[in-house]
Amino acid sequence: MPDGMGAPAPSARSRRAVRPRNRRGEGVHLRADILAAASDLLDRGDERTVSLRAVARAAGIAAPSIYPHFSDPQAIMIAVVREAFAELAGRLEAAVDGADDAERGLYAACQAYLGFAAAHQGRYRAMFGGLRNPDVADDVSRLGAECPRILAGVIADCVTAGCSTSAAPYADAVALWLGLHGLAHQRAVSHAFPWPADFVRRCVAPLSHTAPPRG
Amino acid sequence: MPDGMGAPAPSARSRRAVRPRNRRGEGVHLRADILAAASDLLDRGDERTVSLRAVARAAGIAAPSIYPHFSDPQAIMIAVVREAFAELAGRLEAAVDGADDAERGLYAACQAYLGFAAAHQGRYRAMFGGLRNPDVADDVSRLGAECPRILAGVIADCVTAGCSTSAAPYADAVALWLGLHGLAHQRAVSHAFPWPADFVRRCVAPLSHTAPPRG
DNA sequence: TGTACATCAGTGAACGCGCGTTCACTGATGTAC
DNA sequence: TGTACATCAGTGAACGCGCGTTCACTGATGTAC
Repeated sequence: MPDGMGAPAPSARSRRAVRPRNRRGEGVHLRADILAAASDLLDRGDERTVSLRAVARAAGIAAPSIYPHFSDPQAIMIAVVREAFAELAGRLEAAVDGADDAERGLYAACQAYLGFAAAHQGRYRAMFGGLRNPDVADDVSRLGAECPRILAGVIADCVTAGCSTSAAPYADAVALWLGLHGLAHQRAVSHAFPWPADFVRRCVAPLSHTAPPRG
Repeated sequence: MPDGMGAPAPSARSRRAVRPRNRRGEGVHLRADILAAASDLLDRGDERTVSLRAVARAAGIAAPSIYPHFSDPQAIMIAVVREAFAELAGRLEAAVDGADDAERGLYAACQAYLGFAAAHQGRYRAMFGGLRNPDVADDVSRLGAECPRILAGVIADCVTAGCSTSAAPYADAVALWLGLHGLAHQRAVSHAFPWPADFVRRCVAPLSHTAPPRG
């Protein structure tokens, strides 16, 4: 078998995936790759599986290469969570903006919320109630407060449109969000739970003071 | 300084707390001590801090002494969680049984639920949505289904007493429990969240179809 | 255009640590004779 | 009552592992002259 033949055999000779080195001046791109690898690991497993070394392996780099971008493993998790909060808020706003009327917007936002949580269970768990030190917990939970704000806006729209009787849209939005959160979180954790039919409308309608589900 | 003087100096010479050895035939008592130490560790920190060695240190024993009682660290966590579920169900039932009427029983049960979660935040997080392998997740979530069952009973009592208009007590109980869970979980995680006033009644009343809060 | 050099992007080896787990053991104590 | 022995409750030392972190380094590439 001749040697020095160009590309190495496709069989994985090293444990790490091969990753082309960034061009000079473009080293910052690695930061996004690290975040993507960490997010993916988180959704496939759980917070325990997201170690600095595991992220490096998933990103196809050596462990020390993380350090120019993140000071420690917790900094990676915080960045992942911030990014996820931004994406979730964007989806809620898009759902509201894309709906024909206020009530449809409310339901679309709730479905978008539950859809995000179902699609990114590990990230969802890390965003709300992940293992986290108290220094950053409050900071992160302020990001979480964006969700009830968006819901409060669409409940207020429902009131204006005459399809909700809410007297306190923000307070009702918090209650609604707590219900959504309870459901999303429980779904992300348990697949065996005996969900009754129509539980989404059953939560959303009374908490948003819109028309009750039929039957 | 004379040697062989009886009791050793009170200063901690070893890293471990001293624990008297059980008498012959009473070795099973250690199991309860291990569970208590693990529960305490869990409430003081989080699931990551509950390692086999940490539990052994907290219980004042050597690490290998765990093995006659639990096959691995996960078995300890499962036992802690089962015990916590039993305690929570007992508190809910006691709250319902101790109330003067059905509606007071409903609110007492909700408050007992939130009180348990607030008093045992680490255990609460581990019960619902802890990091856990899929083999046992379904088994544990079946234990969690006891909560909506108890709530369904007391909502049905409210219907009988004429103070709830619920047409489907179990389904409404699940929705109510999701709201309680969302609130309990979020409270166990974040101390900075901007809770509106009266949010408990604001969740409980609409979801249980009882009289709305005043104002 | 050629070349020396600084800088950039990332590596490989090594460290000390706490972990889960194993093994042979120790010393107290109940029991059979 | 005395004594040998089996058993029980628990220990201490050791192992290999993956972890986070550090260090000196390598090789490619853009830039100044």
